[in-house]
This record gives sequence, C-alpha cells and structure tokens, in this order.
Amino acid sequence: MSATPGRRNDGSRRDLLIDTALEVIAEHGVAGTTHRRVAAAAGVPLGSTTYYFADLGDLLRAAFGRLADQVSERFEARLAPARTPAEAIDAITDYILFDLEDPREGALSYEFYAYAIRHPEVRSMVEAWFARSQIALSRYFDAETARLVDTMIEGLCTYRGLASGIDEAQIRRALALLSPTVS
Amino acid sequence: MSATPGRRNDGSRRDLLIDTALEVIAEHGVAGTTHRRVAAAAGVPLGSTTYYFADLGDLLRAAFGRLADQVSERFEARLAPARTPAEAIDAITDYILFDLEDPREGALSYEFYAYAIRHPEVRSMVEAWFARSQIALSRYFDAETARLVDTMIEGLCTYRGLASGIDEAQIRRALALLSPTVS
Amino acid sequence: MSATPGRRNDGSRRDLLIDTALEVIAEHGVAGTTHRRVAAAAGVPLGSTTYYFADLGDLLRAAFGRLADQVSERFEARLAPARTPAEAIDAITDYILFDLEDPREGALSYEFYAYAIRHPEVRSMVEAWFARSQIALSRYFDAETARLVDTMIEGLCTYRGLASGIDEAQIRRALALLSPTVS
Amino acid sequence: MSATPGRRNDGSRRDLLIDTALEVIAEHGVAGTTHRRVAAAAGVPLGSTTYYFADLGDLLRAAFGRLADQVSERFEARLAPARTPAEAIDAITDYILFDLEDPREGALSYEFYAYAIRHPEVRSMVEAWFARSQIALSRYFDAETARLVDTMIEGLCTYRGLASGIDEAQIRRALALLSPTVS
DNA sequence: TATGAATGAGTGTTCATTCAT
DNA sequence: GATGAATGAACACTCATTCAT
Repeated sequence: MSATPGRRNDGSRRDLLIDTALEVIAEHGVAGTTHRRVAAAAGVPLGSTTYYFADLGDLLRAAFGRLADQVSERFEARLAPARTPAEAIDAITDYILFDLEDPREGALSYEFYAYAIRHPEVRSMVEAWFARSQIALSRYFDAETARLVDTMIEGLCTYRGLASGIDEAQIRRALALLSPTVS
Repeated sequence: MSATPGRRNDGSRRDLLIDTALEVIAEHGVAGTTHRRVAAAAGVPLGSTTYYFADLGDLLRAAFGRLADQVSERFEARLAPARTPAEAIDAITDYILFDLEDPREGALSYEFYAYAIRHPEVRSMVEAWFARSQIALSRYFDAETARLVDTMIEGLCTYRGLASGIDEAQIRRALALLSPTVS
Repeated sequence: MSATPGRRNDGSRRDLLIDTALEVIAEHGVAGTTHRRVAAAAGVPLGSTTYYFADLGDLLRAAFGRLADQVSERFEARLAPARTPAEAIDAITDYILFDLEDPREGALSYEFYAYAIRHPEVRSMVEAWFARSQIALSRYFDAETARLVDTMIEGLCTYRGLASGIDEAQIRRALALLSPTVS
Repeated sequence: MSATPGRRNDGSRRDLLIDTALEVIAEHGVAGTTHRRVAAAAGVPLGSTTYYFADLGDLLRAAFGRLADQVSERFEARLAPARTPAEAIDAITDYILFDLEDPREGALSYEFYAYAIRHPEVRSMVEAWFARSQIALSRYFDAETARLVDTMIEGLCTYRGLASGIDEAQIRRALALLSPTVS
C-alpha cells in the first residue's frame, strides 16, 4: 500500500517473499522452509511462491543473496564513519555487539554457510560477501591484516552466537592484537 | 551368530546408523537427512532407524553428539605432543590445514551450528565442545588467550572452508599475534 | 471440461469422498478406514483425500454428519404420508423392516455411536439426529411417547441387526404398547 | 501375587491382558487398540501379547467374550433378588440407572456391536448374550414380553448413553407399558 | 498476470508379527 | 515358557510442482 521504495511490503510481492523466506529460514531452518510456510508467513497465496520463483531452490538462492547484501550493507554502514584504524576497531566491536545481537543472525549465517557448501551458486555469494568485507576493511588495514580481522570477526560471531564468555574488552583486544600498527 | 555372546549386534548397528547419519548430513544437509536415506546408506532396513532412535531428532542428536566427540578427540590428539606454546601453534596449524581439509568438515560444522541454535539440547553439545577445546589450549596459554585462539580457529575454519586465500603462513601469523608471549 | 461452468468438480469430488468413506466404514469399520482405502474405493488419487479433508478425523466427521442427515431424511420421508398415530406406527414398522434391512445400516450406526462417545463434535451430531427424530414423531404422539417410541426404535434396530426373532407383528405390537392412546 | 481366584492381576497374565484390552478398547476404540498399548497399560512386556494371543483379533475376541460374560452376570445379579414382574422392573431400572452409568459401558457396547457385525465369531457372542438376557427375563415375563423388554433395555441404554432426557420415571413407565400384565 | 485445484512422490512413524534366545 | 530384537508393510500426512483458468 505504501509507496516508499525499498521498504518492506510495498515493493513487489517478489520482494516480500524474499524477506519472508529469510524469516522462515531463521526460524525453521532450510529444512523447515517450504512454499506453504513462506506463503502463509507472507500472507500471500501459495501460487505466488511458484509464480515468482521457478523453484524452492530459486527462492532460497534469492533469500541468501539478499541476506548477503543486507549484512554487507550493515557492516559497511557501521564502518563508514570511522576515520582511523582505532575507530574502525570501535566500529567493528559495536557491529559484533549490537548488530549481531539477535540469535536470528547466527541461525541465518550457519544456514547460509551450510547451504553454500553444497550449492556452488550460493557459495559464490558467500565469497563475494567476504571479499566485500575485506574491501571495506582495507580502508583501515593492509590487505593481510584486513583478512585476519575479518576472519576474527567470523570467529567472534560464532563464539558469541553459540558459546559465551567473550565480552567487549576481549573483542577489542583480539582485534587490536591482529592489527599491531594501531597500538 | 553373534560374536559377543550375551549381546546382540545392537550396539554396532546403532553405531553404524550414527556414523551413517553423519555422512548423510554432510552430503545432503539436515534438510536432506531422512530415515530412508540413512537406512539405505547404512544398508539396514528402514525399520531399524526407528527401532534404535525414537525420532529423527533423536538420530540427529546422536549424530551431532558423535561429531562433537570426534572433532574434540582429533583436536586433542593433534595438540597432545606439543610441549610449548610455539609447538601448540604448529599443531593447531596442522590441524587446520590437514584435519579440516575435507569440505565435509565444514558442512558438518555449519549444519551442527545451525541446528544447535534452534535445539537447546544440541546447543549444549556445542558449548561443551568449545569448552573442551579451551581446556586443551589452556595447557599452553592463559585462559583469555586460549579463548581468543579458539575463536580464531573457528574463524579460520570458516574462511578456509568457504572463501580462500588464507595460507599456512597467515594462519601461523594470526595465532602468533593472538598469543604474544610466544613470540 | 466441467459441466457447471464457474465451478470445478470440487463439490462433487468432496461429496464422492464422503459417500465412499461411509461405504468403507460400513465394510471395514472406523478401524479399517484409511485414506488409501477410501481413495481407492472412490477411484480418486490418494492426494485428494487430504486435499479435501484436513484430517482423517475431518473425513470421518463429514461422513458421520452425512449419515445422520441421510437417516433422518429417510425416516422423515417414511413418516410424512402418515396422518394418524396408527399410520405412523405402520410407517415406522416399514422403516424398520425395509429401510434398515441392509446390515450395512447397523454397522454404520454402531460405528457412529462408538465414535461419538469419544468425540464430542460427533456426539452432538447424534444428539441432533435423535432430537430430529423426536420432532418428527411429535406430529403423532405427545412428547414423552415420542421419546419412548424413538427409544424403542433404537432397541428394535439393534435387535434386528444383531439378534433375530423380532418379526413384523412384534414390532407393531411393541410400538402400540408404548403409545396407548392409539389403541 | 494374590491367590484370590477370579480377581484382577492375580490370575494368569492372560487374564490381565484381557481385562486391560477391554480398558483400552473403552478408551481408544478398536481402532486404537494395539498390542503395544495393551502391553503398556497392563505393565507387561510386549512379547506377552503375542505369546498369549495368536493374533490381535484373538485378543479382541477374548476381550469381547469377557465383556459379554461380565455384562450378563451383572444383569443376572441385579435380577436375581426380584420375585415378581414388578420387582423385576425395579431391578432393571436400577440396572440401567446405576450399572450402566459409566460412559465406558456404552463405548464398549458399540465397539462390541460394530465389531460383531463384521466378525461372525464375535457376532455369535452377542447373540448368546441377548439369549441369556431373555432367559433371565423369562422368569418374570412370557417369552414375547421378555424379548420386548430386552429390546427396550437396549434402546434405553443407547438413549441414556448418547442423548439425554430419559429419567427414572420414564424408564419405569416404558417397561410397564411393555409388560401389561404387571400393571 | 496470478491463483486455486490437484496430485504423486516421499516423509516420519506405528505396528503386527516373527524369531532367536 | 517368555521376551527383547528386529523388520516390512502400511499409515497419516506434507509438499513441490503442474496446470487450467
């Protein structure tokens, strides 16, 4: 009904289905993601799901593609205001602490990774996402450091999502150790 | 008929099903793991799968439990011969390079994590596994360093499993940076 | 393709399934009524049964509902031409003798009753059916007599369905005894 | 453990299984009566059920046979003290009001009848039961009246079990109307 | 363009029954 | 005599997908 572009529920029904698919994946896993469930969650007729997407695989692919975009954008947005490597570390710390707070995030990441390993087209989305993160980090760190920092971000997300015990100070310290020039 | 008198071959068949389930999960994901697929891959009758496991969830739980044990043991076995932190870093490097070479490993990890986030009983297995890794690392590093090293291992596995471009030297360097006293 | 434009053959197929379910219940009991059996007997694909009815319980409920309607209508049709209590007794006698001749009738009744006792929604169908019979009888008898006559009809059906030895004269006599004003 | 003959849980395990089967039928219907359910309810190993009964049908047959015996005995016990037809009517009224109060009774009767219609061996049990009732009633009524009274008892049970609205006075009146000599 | 109807394949699971012990 | 192990058949139900409209 609303005309605001880029916003939920207003763009095409196709868009709505993609967003809803992500919600369903987060809640039920790829294993529990069905046409019916997505259609119901989106409040859309079942036929829509096969009308806009040839396949369930097609819908999953679109959903994971959007996930990669959204996460990248959020990461870049966090990083954008930073002017120095030290500020970048602050930004990354906030990113880990606040942007990934929702357990939904972790669920989606692992579903994404697990699916990517078995599906080359989706795997290339993961690769592109990682590459994009490194480019963003390259504004503050040399290439190798950027890679290590990004790697650590991955590890920190996993740890915070599944285990516990890594607090803000440790995140900060880990990042600082990996980018020694910041000191 | 049975080799061990007084015991049927139950133990072994149950075991076989667990191992086979892990193979099926690795190849098809939790989404593609069905009683039938596991039974066929194990070469046992369909009825066996529900005879030994109340539920498909039961089988998955058993499989993930075994996965956690196997990975922990392999990690500890790698680490065991190391006498110094520097040797530990060598061992970890080898662990990442060789023990996790098979893409199957990554697939299983992400399926495990994704499933764990939605299933508390499985989640506690992940937590136990992480805790066990840190204990193993504590022989060489103080507690906080152990945690950071373990976190980095996670990140490195993800990176090597899905992206590329992190070679042996970088792994070694990353670990060294996180455990400064080694230098 | 369809004879009635604007309507698919849904109505009729649903109807067909309900009628067929009743036949299957009569022949195999609720215990032996399965989606497969009904679909096969109706000559429709298995999927139809779950497409038109959410549940097997749903199908049973629909079938018993139709049974109640059919029996009520038949009873009312028998009774309709009767002008006096004596004619009503004649009509009831014919009803018992001819309309319930088929052993299928008894089988359905007991399945209905047995199911009703454990399923409140179905139980209320039995109650409605009984109430409807009494209303029909009230055209000829006072309320209490109507109830007793209806009760006796139930007993007579059971006796004729399972035992033997109650003939037309006895039916007539039993009904006359219960409605003394007829004399 | 107890040696009291004829009492539950003391006689053979076979007896226990028969009684338990009746409970299971009452609660779940023939449709829901399985070896497993009976074994569990009886607290007996699954193997027992197939050890003592060749078949599930065998167990059902035994259960219905016992049901017929129990009901007959109870009816005869009610009737025994009666000396006159009028006292017999009192006894029957009490029988309907008190012995069949438990809805379990109705459930068992209809399961019995429904099963009997499709299983000749069980059907003959129903016939024997009805015959036995009539013999008991013959002490007070002529043969035809006995049959009508018994028929009415059936009807009254059904009515009281499934509908409502027949009270003690009506029961008594119905029975009196059918046995005019009592008056 | 969009959707309800429809279906066949496949799912998790139950269960009667057999059999070795 | 008694029972746990084991299994194949069947069950209720779900779902991706096709198709007519």
